[in-house]
Amino acid sequence: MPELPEVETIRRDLVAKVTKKLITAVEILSLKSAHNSAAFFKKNLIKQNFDKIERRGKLLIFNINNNRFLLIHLKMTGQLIYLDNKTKVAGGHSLSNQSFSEAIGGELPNRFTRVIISFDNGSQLFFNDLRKFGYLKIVDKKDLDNIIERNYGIEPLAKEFTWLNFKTIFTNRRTNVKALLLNQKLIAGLGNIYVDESLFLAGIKPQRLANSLTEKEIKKLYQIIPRVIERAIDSRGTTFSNYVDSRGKKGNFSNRLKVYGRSGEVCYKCKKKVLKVKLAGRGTHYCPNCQK
DNA sequence: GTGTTTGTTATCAA
DNA sequence: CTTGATAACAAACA
Repeated sequence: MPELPEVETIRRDLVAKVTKKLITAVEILSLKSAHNSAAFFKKNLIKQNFDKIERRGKLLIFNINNNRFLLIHLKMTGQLIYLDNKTKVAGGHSLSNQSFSEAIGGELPNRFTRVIISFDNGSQLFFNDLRKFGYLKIVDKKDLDNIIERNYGIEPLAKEFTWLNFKTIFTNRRTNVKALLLNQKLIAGLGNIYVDESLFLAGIKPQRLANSLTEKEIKKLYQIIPRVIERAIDSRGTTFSNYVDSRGKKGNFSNRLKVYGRSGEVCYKCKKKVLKVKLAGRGTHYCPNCQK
Protein backbone atom coordinates (compact mmCIF):
# COMPACT_ATOMS: atom_id res chain seq x y z
CA MET A 1 0.00 0.00 0.00
CA PRO A 2 1.96 2.98 -1.18
CA GLU A 3 1.30 5.99 1.03
CA LEU A 4 3.26 9.23 1.21
CA PRO A 5 6.59 7.71 2.39
CA GLU A 6 6.55 4.98 -0.24
CA VAL A 7 5.61 7.36 -3.05
CA GLU A 8 8.25 9.84 -1.90
CA THR A 9 10.89 7.09 -1.83
CA ILE A 10 10.06 6.21 -5.42
CA ARG A 11 10.03 9.88 -6.43
CA ARG A 12 13.48 10.57 -5.01
CA ASP A 13 14.96 7.52 -6.68
CA LEU A 14 13.41 8.26 -10.05
CA VAL A 15 14.52 11.90 -10.09
CA ALA A 16 18.07 10.67 -10.35
CA LYS A 17 17.22 7.90 -12.81
CA VAL A 18 14.85 9.24 -15.44
CA THR A 19 14.85 13.03 -15.54
CA LYS A 20 16.51 14.56 -18.61
CA LYS A 21 16.53 11.22 -20.41
CA LEU A 22 15.06 11.16 -23.90
CA ILE A 23 11.94 9.00 -24.12
CA THR A 24 12.02 6.70 -27.14
CA ALA A 25 9.01 4.42 -26.72
CA VAL A 26 5.80 4.01 -24.75
CA GLU A 27 3.95 0.70 -24.59
CA ILE A 28 0.50 0.49 -23.07
CA LEU A 29 -0.29 -3.12 -22.27
CA SER A 30 -3.52 -2.39 -20.39
CA LEU A 31 -5.83 0.29 -21.73
CA LYS A 32 -7.54 0.63 -18.37
CA SER A 33 -4.28 1.76 -16.75
CA ALA A 34 -3.84 4.73 -19.08
CA HIS A 35 -6.49 7.42 -18.90
CA ASN A 36 -5.66 8.87 -22.30
CA SER A 37 -5.51 7.12 -25.66
CA ALA A 38 -2.34 5.29 -26.59
CA ALA A 39 -1.84 7.73 -29.46
CA PHE A 40 -2.06 10.70 -27.09
CA PHE A 41 0.46 9.09 -24.77
CA LYS A 42 2.95 8.47 -27.53
CA LYS A 43 2.50 11.94 -28.99
CA ASN A 44 3.15 13.63 -25.66
CA LEU A 45 5.99 11.45 -24.40
CA ILE A 46 8.09 10.18 -27.30
CA LYS A 47 11.03 12.48 -28.10
CA GLN A 48 10.34 14.39 -24.88
CA ASN A 49 11.89 14.10 -21.44
CA PHE A 50 10.92 14.66 -17.82
CA ASP A 51 12.25 17.92 -16.38
CA LYS A 52 11.43 17.04 -12.81
CA ILE A 53 9.25 14.83 -10.69
CA GLU A 54 7.03 16.21 -7.96
CA ARG A 55 4.52 14.69 -5.55
CA ARG A 56 1.25 15.78 -4.03
CA GLY A 57 -0.06 13.38 -1.40
CA LYS A 58 0.24 9.97 -3.00
CA LEU A 59 0.21 11.34 -6.53
CA LEU A 60 3.40 11.47 -8.62
CA ILE A 61 3.69 14.38 -11.05
CA PHE A 62 6.23 14.01 -13.85
CA ASN A 63 6.84 17.38 -15.53
CA ILE A 64 7.21 16.77 -19.26
CA ASN A 65 9.28 19.32 -21.18
CA ASN A 66 6.26 20.20 -23.34
CA ASN A 67 4.47 21.88 -20.44
CA ARG A 68 2.30 18.87 -19.83
CA PHE A 69 2.32 16.57 -16.83
CA LEU A 70 2.28 12.81 -16.50
CA LEU A 71 0.32 11.90 -13.37
CA ILE A 72 0.89 8.47 -11.89
CA HIS A 73 -1.17 7.09 -9.03
CA LEU A 74 -0.19 3.69 -7.65
CA LYS A 75 -3.39 3.21 -5.63
CA MET A 76 -3.07 -0.12 -3.81
CA THR A 77 -0.86 -2.39 -5.85
CA GLY A 78 0.94 -0.16 -8.32
CA GLN A 79 4.70 -0.41 -8.72
CA LEU A 80 7.16 1.75 -10.65
CA ILE A 81 10.33 -0.14 -11.34
CA TYR A 82 13.31 1.21 -13.19
CA LEU A 83 15.65 -1.14 -15.00
CA ASP A 84 19.01 0.24 -15.94
CA ASN A 85 20.45 -0.81 -19.28
CA LYS A 86 23.38 -2.29 -17.38
CA THR A 87 21.26 -4.57 -15.22
CA LYS A 88 19.63 -6.25 -18.17
CA VAL A 89 20.89 -9.48 -19.57
CA ALA A 90 20.82 -10.68 -23.13
CA GLY A 91 17.64 -12.44 -24.13
CA GLY A 92 15.54 -11.02 -21.33
CA HIS A 93 15.44 -8.80 -18.30
CA SER A 94 16.22 -11.30 -15.58
CA LEU A 95 18.25 -10.03 -12.69
CA SER A 96 20.59 -11.84 -10.39
CA ASN A 97 19.79 -9.44 -7.55
CA GLN A 98 18.06 -11.67 -5.05
CA SER A 99 15.74 -9.21 -3.33
CA PHE A 100 14.56 -8.00 -6.69
CA SER A 101 13.78 -11.52 -7.77
CA GLU A 102 11.81 -12.19 -4.62
CA ALA A 103 9.65 -9.13 -4.96
CA ILE A 104 9.07 -9.05 -8.68
CA GLY A 105 9.42 -12.65 -9.68
CA GLY A 106 12.70 -12.02 -11.39
CA GLU A 107 11.62 -10.85 -14.79
CA LEU A 108 10.18 -7.77 -16.44
CA PRO A 109 7.81 -7.24 -18.02
CA ASN A 110 5.67 -9.67 -16.05
CA ARG A 111 1.95 -10.44 -16.25
CA PHE A 112 1.16 -7.38 -14.13
CA THR A 113 3.12 -4.92 -16.27
CA ARG A 114 0.66 -2.36 -17.66
CA VAL A 115 2.85 0.36 -19.15
CA ILE A 116 6.50 0.52 -20.25
CA ILE A 117 8.39 3.74 -20.91
CA SER A 118 11.74 3.33 -22.65
CA PHE A 119 14.66 5.76 -22.74
CA ASP A 120 17.35 6.30 -25.31
CA ASN A 121 20.11 4.69 -23.26
CA GLY A 122 18.17 1.42 -23.18
CA SER A 123 16.80 1.80 -19.66
CA GLN A 124 13.10 1.30 -18.99
CA LEU A 125 10.44 2.28 -16.48
CA PHE A 126 7.82 -0.39 -15.78
CA PHE A 127 4.42 0.37 -14.33
CA ASN A 128 3.10 -2.83 -12.78
CA ASP A 129 -0.32 -3.06 -11.19
CA LEU A 130 -1.90 -6.29 -10.08
CA ARG A 131 -5.39 -4.91 -9.44
CA LYS A 132 -5.48 -2.19 -12.11
CA PHE A 133 -6.64 0.49 -9.68
CA GLY A 134 -3.67 2.69 -10.44
CA TYR A 135 -3.41 4.90 -13.50
CA LEU A 136 -1.28 7.12 -15.70
CA LYS A 137 -2.74 10.31 -17.08
CA ILE A 138 -1.34 13.24 -19.05
CA VAL A 139 -2.78 16.66 -18.27
CA ASP A 140 -1.98 20.31 -18.92
CA LYS A 141 -1.20 22.91 -16.27
CA LYS A 142 -4.80 24.01 -15.89
CA ASP A 143 -6.04 20.44 -15.34
CA LEU A 144 -3.22 19.79 -12.89
CA ASP A 145 -4.05 22.84 -10.81
CA ASN A 146 -7.71 21.86 -10.79
CA ILE A 147 -6.98 18.31 -9.71
CA ILE A 148 -4.72 19.43 -6.88
CA GLU A 149 -7.10 22.14 -5.76
CA ARG A 150 -10.06 19.78 -5.72
CA ASN A 151 -8.51 16.73 -4.11
CA TYR A 152 -5.53 17.51 -1.92
CA GLY A 153 -5.32 19.08 1.51
CA ILE A 154 -2.22 20.12 3.45
CA GLU A 155 1.07 18.29 2.96
CA PRO A 156 2.61 16.95 6.19
CA LEU A 157 6.15 17.83 5.09
CA ALA A 158 5.44 21.20 3.52
CA LYS A 159 5.60 24.72 4.93
CA GLU A 160 1.81 24.91 4.79
CA PHE A 161 1.65 22.28 7.53
CA THR A 162 1.28 24.88 10.23
CA TRP A 163 -0.31 24.51 13.63
CA LEU A 164 -3.15 26.79 12.59
CA ASN A 165 -3.86 24.90 9.37
CA PHE A 166 -3.76 21.57 11.15
CA LYS A 167 -5.92 22.65 14.04
CA THR A 168 -8.54 24.06 11.68
CA ILE A 169 -9.12 20.63 10.16
CA PHE A 170 -10.56 19.41 13.45
CA THR A 171 -13.03 22.19 14.13
CA ASN A 172 -16.68 21.26 13.61
CA ARG A 173 -15.80 17.81 12.27
CA ARG A 174 -18.16 15.14 13.52
CA THR A 175 -16.43 12.17 11.99
CA ASN A 176 -14.02 9.90 13.84
CA VAL A 177 -10.37 10.87 13.83
CA LYS A 178 -9.39 7.82 11.78
CA ALA A 179 -11.66 8.82 8.89
CA LEU A 180 -10.53 12.41 9.22
CA LEU A 181 -6.85 11.57 8.87
CA LEU A 182 -7.58 9.30 5.91
CA ASN A 183 -9.38 12.13 4.10
CA GLN A 184 -6.97 13.31 1.40
CA LYS A 185 -8.92 16.53 0.92
CA LEU A 186 -8.02 17.58 4.45
CA ILE A 187 -4.53 16.16 4.89
CA ALA A 188 -2.76 14.55 1.96
CA GLY A 189 -0.63 11.44 1.96
CA LEU A 190 -1.66 9.41 4.98
CA GLY A 191 -3.15 5.97 4.39
CA ASN A 192 -4.24 3.13 6.61
CA ILE A 193 -0.80 2.25 7.95
CA TYR A 194 0.43 5.72 8.91
CA VAL A 195 -2.90 6.81 10.36
CA ASP A 196 -2.86 3.85 12.76
CA GLU A 197 0.79 4.49 13.62
CA SER A 198 0.25 8.21 14.20
CA LEU A 199 -2.78 7.66 16.43
CA PHE A 200 -0.89 5.09 18.49
CA LEU A 201 2.08 7.38 18.99
CA ALA A 202 -0.22 10.27 19.88
CA GLY A 203 -2.12 8.06 22.34
CA ILE A 204 -5.52 8.71 20.75
CA LYS A 205 -8.21 6.11 20.08
CA PRO A 206 -9.14 6.00 16.37
CA GLN A 207 -12.86 5.97 17.23
CA ARG A 208 -12.73 9.39 18.91
CA LEU A 209 -14.76 12.08 17.21
CA ALA A 210 -12.53 14.73 15.70
CA ASN A 211 -14.28 17.59 17.47
CA SER A 212 -13.86 15.87 20.85
CA LEU A 213 -10.07 16.06 20.77
CA THR A 214 -8.48 18.50 23.18
CA GLU A 215 -6.03 21.11 21.92
CA LYS A 216 -3.28 19.15 23.63
CA GLU A 217 -4.22 15.96 21.77
CA ILE A 218 -4.37 17.73 18.41
CA LYS A 219 -0.96 19.23 19.14
CA LYS A 220 0.44 15.79 19.85
CA LEU A 221 -0.84 14.56 16.49
CA TYR A 222 0.50 17.67 14.82
CA GLN A 223 3.95 16.91 16.15
CA ILE A 224 3.90 13.17 15.57
CA ILE A 225 2.59 12.93 11.99
CA PRO A 226 5.55 14.56 10.19
CA ARG A 227 7.96 12.58 12.37
CA VAL A 228 6.34 9.24 11.52
CA ILE A 229 6.39 10.18 7.84
CA GLU A 230 10.04 11.25 7.98
CA ARG A 231 11.13 8.13 9.82
CA ALA A 232 9.29 5.95 7.31
CA ILE A 233 10.98 7.74 4.41
CA ASP A 234 14.33 7.20 6.13
CA SER A 235 13.51 3.48 6.12
CA ARG A 236 12.42 3.62 2.49
CA GLY A 237 8.80 2.94 3.35
CA THR A 238 6.73 0.00 4.57
CA THR A 239 6.14 -3.20 2.66
CA PHE A 240 3.05 -4.97 3.89
CA SER A 241 1.75 -6.66 0.78
CA ASN A 242 3.40 -5.92 -2.51
CA TYR A 243 5.02 -2.50 -2.26
CA VAL A 244 8.52 -2.29 -3.70
CA ASP A 245 10.62 0.75 -4.54
CA SER A 246 11.94 1.71 -7.97
CA ARG A 247 14.72 -0.84 -7.58
CA GLY A 248 12.26 -3.63 -6.82
CA LYS A 249 13.23 -3.67 -3.14
CA LYS A 250 11.00 -3.84 -0.08
CA GLY A 251 10.72 -1.04 2.47
CA ASN A 252 12.33 -1.47 5.90
CA PHE A 253 9.78 0.36 8.02
CA SER A 254 7.70 -2.83 8.31
CA ASN A 255 9.88 -3.95 11.24
CA ARG A 256 9.37 -0.64 12.99
CA LEU A 257 5.58 -0.54 12.95
CA LYS A 258 4.15 -0.13 16.44
CA VAL A 259 0.53 -1.24 15.94
CA TYR A 260 -0.34 -1.76 12.29
CA GLY A 261 -0.61 -5.47 11.57
CA ARG A 262 0.04 -6.37 15.22
CA SER A 263 -3.48 -7.36 16.34
CA GLY A 264 -3.33 -10.10 18.97
CA GLU A 265 0.30 -9.30 19.75
CA VAL A 266 1.30 -7.38 22.87
CA CYS A 267 1.59 -3.61 22.89
CA TYR A 268 5.22 -2.46 22.98
CA LYS A 269 4.35 0.12 25.63
CA CYS A 270 2.02 -1.64 28.08
CA LYS A 271 2.08 -5.34 27.13
CA LYS A 272 -1.69 -5.50 26.68
CA LYS A 273 -3.08 -7.00 23.49
CA VAL A 274 -3.34 -4.85 20.38
CA LEU A 275 -6.89 -4.84 19.02
CA LYS A 276 -8.19 -4.71 15.49
CA VAL A 277 -11.58 -3.32 14.52
CA LYS A 278 -13.20 -2.08 11.35
CA LEU A 279 -13.44 1.68 11.17
CA ALA A 280 -14.08 3.95 8.20
CA GLY A 281 -14.27 0.69 6.26
CA ARG A 282 -10.65 -0.11 7.08
CA GLY A 283 -8.82 -2.55 9.32
CA THR A 284 -7.88 -0.42 12.31
CA HIS A 285 -5.24 -1.39 14.86
CA TYR A 286 -4.87 0.19 18.28
CA CYS A 287 -3.98 -0.40 21.90
CA PRO A 288 -7.09 -0.10 24.10
CA ASN A 289 -4.92 0.76 27.08
CA CYS A 290 -2.42 3.29 25.72
CA GLN A 291 -4.82 5.10 23.40
CA LYS A 292 -7.46 7.21 25.13
C1' DG B 1 -16.93 -20.65 -2.05
C1' DT B 2 -15.95 -16.90 1.58
C1' DG B 3 -13.75 -13.29 3.79
C1' DT B 4 -10.05 -10.11 3.78
C1' DT B 5 -6.79 -6.64 1.98
C1' DT B 6 -7.14 -0.72 0.77
C1' DG B 7 -7.00 4.23 -2.20
C1' DT B 8 -10.31 6.52 -4.10
C1' DT B 9 -14.77 7.60 -6.04
C1' DA B 10 -19.74 7.12 -6.69
C1' DT B 11 -23.87 7.32 -4.46
C1' DC B 12 -27.10 8.38 -1.21
C1' DA B 13 -28.78 10.71 2.96
C1' DA B 14 -29.13 14.48 6.02
C1' DC C 1 -24.00 23.68 -1.00
C1' DT C 2 -21.57 20.78 2.62
C1' DT C 3 -20.68 16.79 5.28
C1' DG C 4 -20.57 12.04 6.28
C1' DA C 5 -21.31 7.13 5.82
C1' DT C 6 -21.09 3.21 3.01
C1' DA C 7 -20.60 0.35 -1.09
C1' DA C 8 -18.07 -0.56 -4.98
C1' DC C 9 -14.10 -1.45 -7.61
C1' DA C 10 -10.18 -5.44 -8.67
C1' DA C 11 -7.59 -9.58 -7.97
C1' DA C 12 -5.18 -12.68 -5.16
C1' DC C 13 -4.63 -15.26 -1.13
C1' DA C 14 -5.66 -18.04 3.14
